[in-house]
Amino acid sequence: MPTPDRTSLDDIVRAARDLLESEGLSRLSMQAVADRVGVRAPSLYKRVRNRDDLVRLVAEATVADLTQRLDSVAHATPGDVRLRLPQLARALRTFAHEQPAGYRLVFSPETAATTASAETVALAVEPLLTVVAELAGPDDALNAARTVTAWATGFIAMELAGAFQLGGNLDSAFEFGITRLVAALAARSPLG
Amino acid sequence: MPTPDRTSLDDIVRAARDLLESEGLSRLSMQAVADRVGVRAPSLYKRVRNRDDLVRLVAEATVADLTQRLDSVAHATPGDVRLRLPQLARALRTFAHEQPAGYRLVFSPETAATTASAETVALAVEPLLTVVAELAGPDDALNAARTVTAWATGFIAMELAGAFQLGGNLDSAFEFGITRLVAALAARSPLG
DNA sequence: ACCTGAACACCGTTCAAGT
DNA sequence: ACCTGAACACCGTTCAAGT
Repeated sequence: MPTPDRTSLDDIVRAARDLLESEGLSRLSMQAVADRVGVRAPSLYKRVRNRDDLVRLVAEATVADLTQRLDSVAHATPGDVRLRLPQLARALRTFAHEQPAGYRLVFSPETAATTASAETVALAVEPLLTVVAELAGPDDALNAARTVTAWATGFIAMELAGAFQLGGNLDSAFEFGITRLVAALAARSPLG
Repeated sequence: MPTPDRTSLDDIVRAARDLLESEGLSRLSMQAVADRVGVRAPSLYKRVRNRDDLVRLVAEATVADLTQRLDSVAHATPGDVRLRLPQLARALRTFAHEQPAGYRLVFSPETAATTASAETVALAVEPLLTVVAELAGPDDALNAARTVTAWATGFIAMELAGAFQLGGNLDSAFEFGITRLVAALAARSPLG
Protein backbone atom coordinates (compact mmCIF):
# COMPACT_ATOMS: atom_id res chain seq x y z
CA MET A 1 0.00 0.00 0.00
CA PRO A 2 1.83 3.11 -1.18
CA THR A 3 2.64 5.90 1.24
CA PRO A 4 1.94 9.42 -0.10
CA ASP A 5 5.10 11.46 -0.73
CA ARG A 6 5.95 13.71 2.16
CA THR A 7 8.67 15.61 0.33
CA SER A 8 10.27 15.95 -3.11
CA LEU A 9 13.70 16.37 -4.65
CA ASP A 10 12.93 20.04 -5.23
CA ASP A 11 12.04 20.53 -1.57
CA ILE A 12 15.21 18.78 -0.50
CA VAL A 13 17.50 20.81 -2.76
CA ARG A 14 15.76 24.02 -1.75
CA ALA A 15 16.19 23.19 1.95
CA ALA A 16 19.83 22.30 1.34
CA ARG A 17 20.48 25.60 -0.43
CA ASP A 18 18.87 27.54 2.41
CA LEU A 19 20.98 25.68 4.94
CA LEU A 20 24.13 26.18 2.89
CA GLU A 21 23.74 29.95 2.83
CA SER A 22 22.53 30.33 6.40
CA GLU A 23 24.72 27.79 8.20
CA GLY A 24 27.60 26.93 5.89
CA LEU A 25 28.60 23.78 4.07
CA SER A 26 29.81 21.91 7.15
CA ARG A 27 26.41 22.34 8.83
CA LEU A 28 24.57 21.12 5.75
CA SER A 29 23.92 17.67 7.21
CA MET A 30 21.44 15.06 6.12
CA GLN A 31 19.74 15.36 9.49
CA ALA A 32 19.39 19.14 9.19
CA VAL A 33 17.94 18.83 5.69
CA ALA A 34 15.57 16.08 6.80
CA ASP A 35 14.36 18.22 9.71
CA ARG A 36 13.63 21.09 7.31
CA VAL A 37 11.59 19.04 4.89
CA GLY A 38 9.82 17.08 7.61
CA VAL A 39 11.08 13.53 7.17
CA ARG A 40 13.71 11.36 8.84
CA ALA A 41 17.24 11.36 7.48
CA PRO A 42 17.11 7.86 5.95
CA SER A 43 14.19 8.90 3.75
CA LEU A 44 16.43 11.33 1.87
CA TYR A 45 18.25 8.37 0.37
CA LYS A 46 15.14 7.57 -1.68
CA ARG A 47 15.84 10.77 -3.66
CA VAL A 48 19.59 11.39 -3.49
CA ARG A 49 22.39 8.86 -3.57
CA ASN A 50 24.28 10.38 -0.65
CA ARG A 51 25.32 13.71 0.85
CA ASP A 52 27.91 14.46 -1.84
CA ASP A 53 25.24 13.91 -4.46
CA LEU A 54 22.92 16.34 -2.69
CA VAL A 55 25.65 18.96 -2.43
CA ARG A 56 26.39 18.49 -6.12
CA LEU A 57 22.71 19.06 -6.93
CA VAL A 58 22.90 22.29 -4.93
CA ALA A 59 25.89 23.32 -7.04
CA GLU A 60 23.99 22.49 -10.23
CA ALA A 61 20.99 24.53 -9.12
CA THR A 62 23.28 27.45 -8.35
CA VAL A 63 24.94 27.17 -11.75
CA ALA A 64 21.51 27.23 -13.38
CA ASP A 65 20.72 30.49 -11.59
CA LEU A 66 24.02 31.97 -12.71
CA THR A 67 23.44 30.90 -16.31
CA GLN A 68 20.17 32.77 -16.36
CA ARG A 69 21.74 35.84 -14.77
CA LEU A 70 24.67 36.13 -17.16
CA ASP A 71 22.51 35.40 -20.19
CA SER A 72 20.11 38.16 -19.29
CA VAL A 73 22.97 40.61 -18.77
CA ALA A 74 24.55 39.59 -22.06
CA HIS A 75 21.29 40.19 -23.91
CA ALA A 76 20.42 43.40 -22.10
CA THR A 77 23.60 45.18 -23.16
CA PRO A 78 24.41 44.56 -26.82
CA GLY A 79 26.76 47.54 -27.14
CA ASP A 80 30.54 47.89 -27.17
CA VAL A 81 32.54 44.83 -26.15
CA ARG A 82 34.65 46.99 -23.87
CA LEU A 83 31.54 47.83 -21.88
CA ARG A 84 29.88 44.42 -22.05
CA LEU A 85 32.84 42.59 -20.54
CA PRO A 86 32.89 44.76 -17.39
CA GLN A 87 29.14 44.36 -17.04
CA LEU A 88 29.37 40.59 -17.17
CA ALA A 89 32.21 40.62 -14.67
CA ARG A 90 30.19 42.82 -12.32
CA ALA A 91 27.20 40.51 -12.69
CA LEU A 92 29.34 37.56 -11.66
CA ARG A 93 30.56 39.46 -8.61
CA THR A 94 27.05 40.55 -7.67
CA PHE A 95 25.89 36.96 -7.92
CA ALA A 96 28.73 35.90 -5.62
CA HIS A 97 27.67 38.52 -3.08
CA GLU A 98 24.09 37.30 -3.18
CA GLN A 99 24.88 33.60 -2.84
CA PRO A 100 28.42 33.44 -1.46
CA ALA A 101 28.27 29.85 -0.26
CA GLY A 102 26.64 28.63 -3.46
CA TYR A 103 29.12 30.59 -5.51
CA ARG A 104 32.02 29.01 -3.64
CA LEU A 105 30.52 25.59 -4.19
CA VAL A 106 30.60 26.21 -7.93
CA PHE A 107 33.95 27.97 -8.26
CA SER A 108 35.96 26.66 -5.30
CA PRO A 109 34.58 23.16 -4.74
CA GLU A 110 36.24 21.16 -2.01
CA THR A 111 36.10 17.85 -3.79
CA ALA A 112 35.28 16.48 -7.23
CA ALA A 113 32.28 14.58 -5.84
CA THR A 114 30.46 17.82 -5.05
CA THR A 115 31.41 19.69 -8.21
CA ALA A 116 28.85 20.77 -10.77
CA SER A 117 29.42 19.22 -14.18
CA ALA A 118 32.02 20.92 -16.33
CA GLU A 119 29.44 21.28 -19.08
CA THR A 120 26.93 23.26 -17.04
CA VAL A 121 29.63 25.54 -15.65
CA ALA A 122 30.97 26.07 -19.16
CA LEU A 123 27.47 26.94 -20.29
CA ALA A 124 27.11 29.48 -17.48
CA VAL A 125 30.31 31.37 -18.24
CA GLU A 126 29.87 31.11 -22.01
CA PRO A 127 28.71 34.75 -22.39
CA LEU A 128 31.90 35.84 -20.65
CA LEU A 129 34.07 33.74 -22.95
CA THR A 130 32.24 34.97 -26.03
CA VAL A 131 32.79 38.61 -25.21
CA VAL A 132 36.44 38.03 -24.33
CA ALA A 133 36.98 36.27 -27.64
CA GLU A 134 35.42 39.21 -29.42
CA LEU A 135 37.72 41.56 -27.56
CA ALA A 136 40.98 39.65 -27.94
CA GLY A 137 40.54 38.15 -31.37
CA PRO A 138 40.59 34.48 -32.34
CA ASP A 139 44.30 33.78 -31.81
CA ASP A 140 44.33 34.93 -28.20
CA ALA A 141 40.74 34.05 -27.33
CA LEU A 142 41.50 31.06 -25.12
CA ASN A 143 44.43 32.62 -23.27
CA ALA A 144 42.56 35.87 -22.81
CA ALA A 145 39.48 34.07 -21.49
CA ARG A 146 41.64 32.21 -19.00
CA THR A 147 43.25 35.44 -17.87
CA VAL A 148 39.92 37.14 -17.29
CA THR A 149 38.24 34.20 -15.56
CA ALA A 150 41.31 33.60 -13.39
CA TRP A 151 41.34 37.23 -12.33
CA ALA A 152 37.58 37.48 -11.74
CA THR A 153 37.23 34.24 -9.81
CA GLY A 154 40.46 34.94 -7.91
CA PHE A 155 39.31 38.43 -6.95
CA ILE A 156 35.91 37.22 -5.80
CA ALA A 157 37.36 34.24 -3.94
CA MET A 158 39.76 36.52 -2.05
CA GLU A 159 37.00 39.00 -1.35
CA LEU A 160 34.67 36.31 0.01
CA ALA A 161 37.47 34.87 2.12
CA GLY A 162 38.27 38.30 3.57
CA ALA A 163 41.78 38.01 2.15
CA PHE A 164 42.07 41.66 1.09
CA GLN A 165 43.46 42.98 4.32
CA LEU A 166 45.04 46.30 3.43
CA GLY A 167 41.94 48.47 3.37
CA GLY A 168 40.98 50.56 0.38
CA ASN A 169 37.83 50.22 -1.65
CA LEU A 170 37.16 46.82 -3.20
CA ASP A 171 34.67 48.15 -5.74
CA SER A 172 37.40 50.46 -7.00
CA ALA A 173 39.94 47.65 -7.03
CA PHE A 174 37.56 45.53 -9.11
CA GLU A 175 36.97 48.37 -11.57
CA PHE A 176 40.71 49.02 -11.77
CA GLY A 177 41.34 45.39 -12.58
CA ILE A 178 38.71 45.00 -15.25
CA THR A 179 39.67 48.31 -16.87
CA ARG A 180 43.33 47.35 -17.11
CA LEU A 181 42.47 43.87 -18.33
CA VAL A 182 40.23 45.17 -21.08
CA ALA A 183 43.04 47.44 -22.23
CA ALA A 184 45.62 44.67 -21.98
CA LEU A 185 43.58 42.07 -23.82
CA ALA A 186 42.09 44.15 -26.64
CA ALA A 187 43.36 42.94 -29.98
CA ARG A 188 46.29 45.04 -31.16
CA SER A 189 44.63 45.85 -34.48
CA PRO A 190 40.99 46.45 -33.59
CA LEU A 191 38.55 46.65 -36.46
CA GLY A 192 36.22 49.18 -34.94
CA MET B 1 55.87 10.04 38.05
CA PRO B 2 56.31 11.68 34.64
CA THR B 3 55.89 9.69 31.44
CA PRO B 4 58.55 10.32 28.78
CA ASP B 5 57.23 12.13 25.69
CA ARG B 6 56.32 9.76 22.89
CA THR B 7 55.81 12.46 20.29
CA SER B 8 56.15 16.21 19.76
CA LEU B 9 54.26 19.07 18.15
CA ASP B 10 56.75 18.99 15.26
CA ASP B 11 56.12 15.30 14.70
CA ILE B 12 52.39 15.86 14.78
CA VAL B 13 52.43 18.75 12.31
CA ARG B 14 54.78 16.85 10.02
CA ALA B 15 52.52 13.79 10.07
CA ALA B 16 49.49 16.00 9.41
CA ARG B 17 51.20 17.63 6.42
CA ASP B 18 52.11 14.24 4.99
CA LEU B 19 48.56 13.03 5.40
CA LEU B 20 47.16 16.22 3.90
CA GLU B 21 49.15 15.83 0.69
CA SER B 22 48.76 12.07 0.38
CA GLU B 23 45.15 11.61 1.46
CA GLY B 24 43.48 15.00 1.32
CA LEU B 25 42.07 17.29 3.98
CA SER B 26 38.98 15.18 4.70
CA ARG B 27 41.14 12.16 5.54
CA LEU B 28 43.37 14.20 7.83
CA SER B 29 41.74 12.85 10.99
CA MET B 30 43.02 12.92 14.54
CA GLN B 31 43.08 9.13 14.51
CA ALA B 32 45.15 8.99 11.33
CA VAL B 33 47.64 11.51 12.72
CA ALA B 34 47.82 9.65 16.03
CA ASP B 35 48.50 6.37 14.21
CA ARG B 36 51.35 8.00 12.30
CA VAL B 37 53.08 9.42 15.34
CA GLY B 38 52.48 6.33 17.46
CA VAL B 39 50.09 7.52 20.16
CA ARG B 40 46.34 7.33 20.75
CA ALA B 41 44.13 10.11 19.45
CA PRO B 42 43.34 11.67 22.85
CA SER B 43 47.04 12.27 23.46
CA LEU B 44 47.13 14.79 20.59
CA TYR B 45 45.02 17.14 22.68
CA LYS B 46 47.98 17.67 24.98
CA ARG B 47 49.69 19.51 22.13
CA VAL B 48 46.92 20.98 19.94
CA ARG B 49 43.62 22.45 21.02
CA ASN B 50 41.56 20.55 18.45
CA ARG B 51 41.58 19.45 14.82
CA ASP B 52 41.00 22.94 13.42
CA ASP B 53 43.97 24.14 15.42
CA LEU B 54 46.14 21.37 13.97
CA VAL B 55 45.02 22.17 10.43
CA ARG B 56 45.79 25.82 11.06
CA LEU B 57 49.29 24.88 12.22
CA VAL B 58 49.73 22.95 8.97
CA ALA B 59 48.70 26.08 7.07
CA GLU B 60 51.20 28.17 9.06
CA ALA B 61 54.00 25.71 8.35
CA THR B 62 53.14 25.82 4.66
CA VAL B 63 53.15 29.61 4.68
CA ALA B 64 56.58 29.56 6.31
CA ASP B 65 57.88 27.39 3.46
CA LEU B 66 56.41 29.74 0.91
CA THR B 67 57.91 32.77 2.61
CA GLN B 68 61.35 31.26 2.31
CA ARG B 69 60.77 30.30 -1.32
CA LEU B 70 59.60 33.72 -2.48
CA ASP B 71 62.28 35.53 -0.48
CA SER B 72 65.02 33.47 -2.08
CA VAL B 73 63.61 34.09 -5.56
CA ALA B 74 63.31 37.80 -4.86
CA HIS B 75 66.95 37.98 -3.76
CA ALA B 76 68.28 35.75 -6.51
CA THR B 77 66.99 37.96 -9.30
CA PRO B 78 67.64 41.63 -8.60
CA GLY B 79 67.21 42.75 -12.21
CA ASP B 80 64.39 44.44 -14.10
CA VAL B 81 61.02 44.62 -12.34
CA ARG B 82 59.35 43.35 -15.49
CA LEU B 83 61.32 40.14 -15.22
CA ARG B 84 61.22 39.81 -11.44
CA LEU B 85 57.42 39.88 -11.25
CA PRO B 86 57.00 36.93 -13.65
CA GLN B 87 59.65 34.99 -11.76
CA LEU B 88 57.86 35.48 -8.47
CA ALA B 89 54.55 34.50 -10.04
CA ARG B 90 56.13 31.34 -11.48
CA ALA B 91 57.65 30.51 -8.09
CA LEU B 92 54.21 30.75 -6.49
CA ARG B 93 52.79 28.42 -9.13
CA THR B 94 55.64 25.95 -8.75
CA PHE B 95 55.09 25.91 -5.01
CA ALA B 96 51.40 25.18 -5.60
CA HIS B 97 52.30 22.25 -7.83
CA GLU B 98 54.67 20.86 -5.22
CA GLN B 99 52.25 21.16 -2.29
CA PRO B 100 48.79 21.48 -3.83
CA ALA B 101 46.83 20.59 -0.72
CA GLY B 102 48.94 22.82 1.50
CA TYR B 103 48.71 25.63 -1.02
CA ARG B 104 44.92 25.33 -1.10
CA LEU B 105 44.83 25.40 2.68
CA VAL B 106 46.62 28.76 2.61
CA PHE B 107 44.89 30.40 -0.35
CA SER B 108 41.48 28.72 -0.43
CA PRO B 109 40.80 27.85 3.21
CA GLU B 110 37.44 26.27 3.91
CA THR B 111 36.84 28.06 7.18
CA ALA B 112 38.34 30.87 9.23
CA ALA B 113 39.30 28.45 12.01
CA THR B 114 41.83 26.70 9.78
CA THR B 115 43.23 29.82 8.13
CA ALA B 116 46.84 30.90 8.62
CA SER B 117 47.13 34.31 10.22
CA ALA B 118 46.73 37.27 7.91
CA GLU B 119 50.11 38.57 9.07
CA THR B 120 52.10 35.51 8.07
CA VAL B 121 50.38 35.28 4.70
CA ALA B 122 51.03 38.98 4.14
CA LEU B 123 54.68 38.39 5.00
CA ALA B 124 54.89 35.54 2.49
CA VAL B 125 53.51 37.49 -0.45
CA GLU B 126 55.34 40.68 0.49
CA PRO B 127 58.02 40.27 -2.23
CA LEU B 128 55.24 40.05 -4.80
CA LEU B 129 53.56 43.19 -3.53
CA THR B 130 56.86 45.06 -3.44
CA VAL B 131 57.68 44.32 -7.04
CA VAL B 132 54.16 45.17 -8.19
CA ALA B 133 54.37 48.50 -6.37
CA GLU B 134 57.66 49.19 -8.11
CA LEU B 135 56.07 48.38 -11.45
CA ALA B 136 52.83 50.29 -11.06
CA GLY B 137 53.98 53.29 -9.06
CA PRO B 138 52.74 54.44 -5.67
CA ASP B 139 49.27 55.64 -6.69
CA ASP B 140 48.19 52.34 -8.20
CA ALA B 141 50.29 50.05 -6.01
CA LEU B 142 47.44 48.61 -3.97
CA ASN B 143 45.01 48.12 -6.86
CA ALA B 144 47.74 46.66 -9.04
CA ALA B 145 48.82 44.26 -6.31
CA ARG B 146 45.23 43.12 -5.91
CA THR B 147 44.90 42.59 -9.63
CA VAL B 148 48.04 40.47 -9.82
CA THR B 149 47.34 38.39 -6.71
CA ALA B 150 43.73 37.85 -7.78
CA TRP B 151 44.86 36.66 -11.20
CA ALA B 152 47.69 34.45 -9.91
CA THR B 153 45.72 32.79 -7.12
CA GLY B 154 42.68 32.46 -9.38
CA PHE B 155 44.70 30.86 -12.16
CA ILE B 156 46.38 28.42 -9.80
CA ALA B 157 43.13 27.59 -8.00
CA MET B 158 41.44 26.80 -11.31
CA GLU B 159 44.41 24.78 -12.46
CA LEU B 160 44.50 22.73 -9.26
CA ALA B 161 40.75 22.16 -9.46
CA GLY B 162 41.02 20.98 -13.05
CA ALA B 163 38.72 23.82 -14.09
CA PHE B 164 40.54 24.64 -17.33
CA GLN B 165 38.66 22.27 -19.56
CA LEU B 166 39.24 23.54 -23.06
CA GLY B 167 42.68 22.09 -23.69
CA GLY B 168 45.64 24.17 -24.74
CA ASN B 169 48.83 24.64 -22.81
CA LEU B 170 48.50 25.96 -19.27
CA ASP B 171 52.14 27.04 -19.05
CA SER B 172 51.54 29.21 -22.11
CA ALA B 173 48.30 30.55 -20.66
CA PHE B 174 50.13 31.51 -17.48
CA GLU B 175 52.89 33.27 -19.42
CA PHE B 176 50.31 35.05 -21.57
CA GLY B 177 48.55 36.31 -18.45
CA ILE B 178 51.60 37.57 -16.64
CA THR B 179 52.97 39.22 -19.78
CA ARG B 180 49.76 41.10 -20.44
CA LEU B 181 49.43 42.05 -16.78
CA VAL B 182 52.94 43.46 -16.62
CA ALA B 183 52.20 45.55 -19.68
CA ALA B 184 48.83 46.65 -18.34
CA LEU B 185 50.09 47.59 -14.89
CA ALA B 186 53.38 49.31 -15.73
CA ALA B 187 53.25 52.96 -14.75
CA ARG B 188 52.35 55.10 -17.73
CA SER B 189 55.46 57.29 -17.34
CA PRO B 190 58.23 54.81 -16.56
CA LEU B 191 61.51 56.25 -15.32
CA GLY B 192 63.79 53.71 -16.89
C1' DA C 1 6.41 2.83 -2.88
C1' DC C 2 7.83 5.65 0.52
C1' DC C 3 8.91 6.13 5.48
C1' DT C 4 10.84 4.77 9.89
C1' DG C 5 13.58 2.99 14.01
C1' DA C 6 17.42 0.50 14.91
C1' DA C 7 21.93 -0.40 14.01
C1' DC C 8 26.80 0.16 12.35
C1' DA C 9 31.13 2.42 11.43
C1' DC C 10 33.42 6.51 11.97
C1' DC C 11 34.73 10.94 13.87
C1' DG C 12 36.05 14.76 17.36
C1' DT C 13 36.44 15.39 22.03
C1' DT C 14 36.40 14.83 27.25
C1' DC C 15 37.90 12.79 31.38
C1' DA C 16 39.00 9.79 35.11
C1' DA C 17 42.45 6.52 35.95
C1' DG C 18 46.95 4.81 35.17
C1' DT C 19 52.27 5.33 35.20
C1' DA D 1 53.29 15.22 33.15
C1' DC D 2 51.99 12.59 29.55
C1' DC D 3 49.26 8.59 27.97
C1' DT D 4 45.26 5.60 27.75
C1' DG D 5 40.56 3.23 27.59
C1' DA D 6 36.02 4.30 28.04
C1' DA D 7 32.48 7.14 27.03
C1' DC D 8 29.58 10.74 24.69
C1' DA D 9 27.54 13.33 20.96
C1' DC D 10 27.31 13.54 16.26
C1' DC D 11 27.42 12.12 11.49
C1' DG D 12 26.56 9.30 7.03
C1' DT D 13 24.55 5.27 5.64
C1' DT D 14 22.11 0.62 5.42
C1' DC D 15 18.24 -2.26 6.04
C1' DA D 16 14.47 -4.90 7.76
C1' DA D 17 9.97 -3.86 9.12
C1' DG D 18 5.99 -1.04 8.85
C1' DT D 19 1.97 1.23 6.18
